[in-house]
Amino acid sequence: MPRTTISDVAKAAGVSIATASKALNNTGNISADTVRRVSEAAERLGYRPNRAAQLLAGKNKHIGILMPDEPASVYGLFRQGLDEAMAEYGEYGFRATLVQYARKNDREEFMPKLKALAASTNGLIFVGGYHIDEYIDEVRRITIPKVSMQVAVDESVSPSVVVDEEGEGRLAANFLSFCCKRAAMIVGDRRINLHRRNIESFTAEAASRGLVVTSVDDSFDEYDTARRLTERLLESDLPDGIYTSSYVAPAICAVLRERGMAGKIRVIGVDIFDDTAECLRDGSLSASIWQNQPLQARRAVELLISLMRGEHGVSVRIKPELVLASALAHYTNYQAT
Amino acid sequence: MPRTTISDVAKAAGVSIATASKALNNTGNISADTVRRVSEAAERLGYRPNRAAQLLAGKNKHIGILMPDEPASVYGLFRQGLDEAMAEYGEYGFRATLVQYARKNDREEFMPKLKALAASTNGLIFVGGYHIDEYIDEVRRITIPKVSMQVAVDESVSPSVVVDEEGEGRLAANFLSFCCKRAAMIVGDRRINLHRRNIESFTAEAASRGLVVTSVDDSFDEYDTARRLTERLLESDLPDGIYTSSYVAPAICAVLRERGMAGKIRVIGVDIFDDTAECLRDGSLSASIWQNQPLQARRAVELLISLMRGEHGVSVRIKPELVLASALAHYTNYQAT
DNA sequence: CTGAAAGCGCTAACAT
DNA sequence: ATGTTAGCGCTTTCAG
Repeated sequence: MPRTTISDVAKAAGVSIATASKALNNTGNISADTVRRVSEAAERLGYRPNRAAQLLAGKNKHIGILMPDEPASVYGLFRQGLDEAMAEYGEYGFRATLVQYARKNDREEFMPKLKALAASTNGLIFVGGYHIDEYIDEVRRITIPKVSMQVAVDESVSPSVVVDEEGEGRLAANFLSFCCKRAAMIVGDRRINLHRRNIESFTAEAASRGLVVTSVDDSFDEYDTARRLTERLLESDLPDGIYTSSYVAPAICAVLRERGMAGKIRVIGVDIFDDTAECLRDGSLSASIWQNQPLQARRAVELLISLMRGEHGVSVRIKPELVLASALAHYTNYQAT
Repeated sequence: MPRTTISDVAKAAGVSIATASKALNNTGNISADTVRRVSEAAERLGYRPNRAAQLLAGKNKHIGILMPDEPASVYGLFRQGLDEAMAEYGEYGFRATLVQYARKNDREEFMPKLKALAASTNGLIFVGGYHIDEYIDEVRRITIPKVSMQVAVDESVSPSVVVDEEGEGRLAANFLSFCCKRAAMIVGDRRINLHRRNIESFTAEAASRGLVVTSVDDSFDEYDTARRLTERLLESDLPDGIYTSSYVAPAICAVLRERGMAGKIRVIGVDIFDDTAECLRDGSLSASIWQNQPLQARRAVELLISLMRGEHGVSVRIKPELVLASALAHYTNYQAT
């Protein structure tokens, strides 16, 4: 028996197919009573729309994507996931336009570019800059479906796709607890909310596992600062483990190598870029926590498309993964999903 | 500009749409020359079929799935991935029929059930039993598209979806090398190819990291045997780490707990079932390697559907993931993809 | 071996 | 507020 189609529903509700379609999708003007009758019929018959047919008949399939130009390493991985996802959805007739803005100049570039995109597309994916809070209300006024990435904006503006940064902190402490007694943490910038949550979860998990956190410092994502901090750690209150939630693991590892401490002090970092992979290979970095940027991007596309289909769409939190050197091959040339 | 459709291709090649379709899909009888002309036109115009239209127009969308009844834990996770994938593809009109056979009775049940399924469906996913080699030629004779799971059959019979068991061994050695000097390994049954590869990769990676492998024993996937082996390890050549590639980690952990050695000897196992999760939580198991059964199942569905669409389809190797207690929530109630 | 025609299930003008 | 009519791009009979 073939599955029930919209035509069955329409018949059961005593209306035309077009009316049934509108009632089901809240499109056009349909009386409340009709909507109810159609919904009931659909429910009763167990109607599930055929997505292939919807996609074939639908018209609005243009996606706009706005991202910053840097950091290039992160951007490249996002890009990879987007390309994969768009290749897939491209087979169903979706098209995408990708636009970049200068992250350091987000105040000037973000909104104009976002508005331009909104005018020419049917759905938006965007990565906000440092000052997103300042123009968040303007973003809210754009009414086409949208999804934010990497930074969580207010759910009332749009659902977002972000990494589970608390999970990251816990994972790092859990890992270090197996081979260390005293660990130092080097974060990006603790004025940022997300980084604070990372500190909290790391400290909490460390405490519960008997791992002493000897210090927490800000690197401001600067290599030089990270180097200085590491040198200071080596001179004073020597820990036997370091967790860095910033991109600066390679700087830390470099210092340890120079001082002959590589592998003696366990370092765990985040993300798998070329330089981090190198440190994993030479052993100066013991583990890294993969934020799975390609998957973040893919999820953003999936989320947006479900929004464009009129579905509800709820924010996604990406699972961080613990990566050791021996598994690197699986994460370099990664395929999302 | 809308993308090029099959009608554009047909026009360019000077044939009808129907002929173009057949030429492109090797359906029906089309002269070699016409096929060439159509292919060239398609190539030149950068034609990409619209999948929504293909799915809407296509007729053969019934998938048959055959799996053993046990181990129930594994089966449940496979089932979860299958259900998710089928829910998704169900929206495009695909239907599935799932049939089980008694694993211990695979010689009698497997082929008849597989043949029955083949007769009533357009594509097959199957998990072979212990004696798959004995009837592999019969399986080969079934000509509809098929995909094997969990056990790799000859590529000429069908592509398969399996976990990267070498990666597992390496990951385990890599992990233990951070906190141990001497590790023992407990496998399922080394007469099985796959288990031997696991041993090899574990030993190789251990050697390269200065981790001494003190012993390798077979548990035959029996809890009692695993207990006995563990007790023996504790009495003689005491290692400070144990890797088990069998399901028996909980048995090993139980012994360690009873002897007050939990957490002093690091244990790393495979898979996340209820009992393994419990051991991770209480600390008797330090880590577990997730074989991602739901994803295996989903990949099998994806692979089969691409086969059913006439594409080539190549075997998939699933990436094993290292899981620590603190990340358990992400793996319990897991969502594939 | 090729082509004309029907139709997959749905949405979107355009009437009414 | 509802119905009528065209397709969306493709596969598949069925006639030649």
